[in-house]
Amino acid sequence: MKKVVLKDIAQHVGVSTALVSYVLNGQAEEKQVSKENAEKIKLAAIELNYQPNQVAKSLRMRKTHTIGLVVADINYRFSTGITRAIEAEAKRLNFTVIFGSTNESPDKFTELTNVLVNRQVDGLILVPGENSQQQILHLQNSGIPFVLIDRYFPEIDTNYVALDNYKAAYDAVTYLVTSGHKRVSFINLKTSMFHLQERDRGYLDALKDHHLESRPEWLIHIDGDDLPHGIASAIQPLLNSADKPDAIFLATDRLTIEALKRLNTLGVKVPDDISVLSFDESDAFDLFYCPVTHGRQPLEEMGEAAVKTLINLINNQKINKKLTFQAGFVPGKSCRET
Amino acid sequence: MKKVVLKDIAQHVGVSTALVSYVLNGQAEEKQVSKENAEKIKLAAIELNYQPNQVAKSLRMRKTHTIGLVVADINYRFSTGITRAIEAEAKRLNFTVIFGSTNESPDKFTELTNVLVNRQVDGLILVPGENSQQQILHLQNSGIPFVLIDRYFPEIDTNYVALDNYKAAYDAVTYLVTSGHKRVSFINLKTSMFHLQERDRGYLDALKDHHLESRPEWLIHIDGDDLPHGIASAIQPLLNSADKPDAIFLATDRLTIEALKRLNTLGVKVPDDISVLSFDESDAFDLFYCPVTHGRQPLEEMGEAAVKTLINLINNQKINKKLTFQAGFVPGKSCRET
DNA sequence: TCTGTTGCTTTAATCGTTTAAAGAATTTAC
DNA sequence: GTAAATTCTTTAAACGATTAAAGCAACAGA
Repeated sequence: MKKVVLKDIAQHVGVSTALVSYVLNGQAEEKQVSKENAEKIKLAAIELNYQPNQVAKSLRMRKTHTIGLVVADINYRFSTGITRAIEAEAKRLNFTVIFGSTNESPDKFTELTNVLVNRQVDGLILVPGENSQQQILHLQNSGIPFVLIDRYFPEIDTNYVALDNYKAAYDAVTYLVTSGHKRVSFINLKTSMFHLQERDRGYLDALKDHHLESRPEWLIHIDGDDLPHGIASAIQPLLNSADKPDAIFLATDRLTIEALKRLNTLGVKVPDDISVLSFDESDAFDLFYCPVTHGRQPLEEMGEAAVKTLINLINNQKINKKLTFQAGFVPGKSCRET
Repeated sequence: MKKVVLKDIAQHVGVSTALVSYVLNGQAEEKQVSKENAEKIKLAAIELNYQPNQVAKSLRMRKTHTIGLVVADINYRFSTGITRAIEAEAKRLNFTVIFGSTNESPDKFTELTNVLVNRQVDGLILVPGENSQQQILHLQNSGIPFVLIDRYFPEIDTNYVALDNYKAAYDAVTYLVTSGHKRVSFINLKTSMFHLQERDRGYLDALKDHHLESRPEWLIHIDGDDLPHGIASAIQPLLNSADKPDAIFLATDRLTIEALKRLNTLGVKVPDDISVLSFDESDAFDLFYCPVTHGRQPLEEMGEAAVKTLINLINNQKINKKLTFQAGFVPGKSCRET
């Protein structure tokens, strides 16, 4: 069952490979191939079920029509959503996606991006983790087109597609405030990543602008490596304190899930005992006894924008795009109205 | 910032490309390259930061060291889990994964597998959907190595890695029976897929072997395209009937989630009013008020096995492997003990 | 001196495409 | 009738690697 190659068609029809190539690439007119030969070639291609070898094509064209996608962790809801969106848009534009997951390790990030570059991907869409600035700079230096998504480094001038984390957090807190909450706690991950720090800033600014008290012990940063323990030891003191918060705002979906589980086991009722607001959404919310109020990232739009930007970059050389999307908001019943 | 190619190193050192290739591929000894040249070449490769062009290599070697993965829907828990496992194992064996999602459409399945084959992947790992037998046969005919995972067609002789769905369902029902349940309903998807039909068979055989009543109206098949509606109109009659079932066994994670949501809105208490057992697990169970008893697929092992089988297939030509894994069981509190 | 061996290196074909450039056949122009 | 233009086709060089096979020195043995 030998593979049929261009030459086979040429021989079958009795012409040169050049003609075959012209015809099958739709340049029959342009290259003035005779109608007769064009017809014969097209028929032969179908008859022999010719499938062009993309590897050879890529080598010759120096374009693989492939984009590399590196996500921080395939298990995140964000990752599957954005992967799906990117894949769909890429397919629409006739690109293939190769992807990998770094599990938040900078070493794996470096390794993966290098592998993808060696595979001659035409460009990269990256969700960088902590301490990957070096590699970003290195990629920038190497000239390969890339777009950061979800996360970026304000000190490095790159193309990116991101959420307006500041405003999303600010608006979320404002929502809590206007629905009557006075003591709002924010639980975030302990991280140096800009996008999460922006959520802190949005929280703090909202409190300030609405003249609400802001206590250091209400802004909590927990270690992402052991969420159950982190959440447990964060929530206990909050609930025990004399004037405990009337709302908890959580910076990620996994934080919220962990917190809701914890509240469940402690027998704390949402929203009667305390309001809960989640920055991100999660499928798991479906089974919570009350609909969880949460923000929503426009994954489809972001994925689409990332692919479009990247492909422009691949084609046009120089563009500089820093796209910021606004989060949506899905009201539930997990925040008390007072 | 031109890319450094083999020739550049050759020129830099002042030797032919052959020598450079030998040295950089660890054949220095074998090909008796002089120590002196070998050293110079290695140094130059580092100095110039040479990165081999994998596309050229692939064309020449007729091996891309890439495997194509086609899943039914990237949003399934099964898909992300198996993807992660496959990716990890592939990386371990120095393979790259290109993947795509068919969203259960046979046309997309055909298209995707063809694209991957044209990209010269060395082999495929596939989760085929309904009505993809044709394409499976076609792939078989074309001689490309592939392994089915999760689902397969008993009438087609292929390599596969799958779960023992019959036994998993049988054992689950047996668990319900031995914990005192007498009227067990099974909700499955309406499908022609073998792996789901096996779950029916396991359910029915278990009932028979344990001398329990088996009513046609307790074995329910609902349309996967509109789960909420399907579940709603399936559960209502069950609960309303004179001697309603004391347990519901659900064939997939999404069915279980939908059912639990429905039971929530109906105010039916699990397990007091009715026991619930899920064939699959789901992250969403975390937030349900009681731990959901469920089966567990050994995704890591299955992914690993699929990759290993495929790579053997790629290297050794002919092997015939039909691997069946046993499901695990995670006891929760969603089934009454009586 | 010739032949053979050893040790090392280069040549050049190959993988399957694309595409300038050259070539051939036919028609048109004068 | 010949040159020029037109129409169609082929040739052959890329793309960047791998790798048989051939080549070249130097030296040994007869």
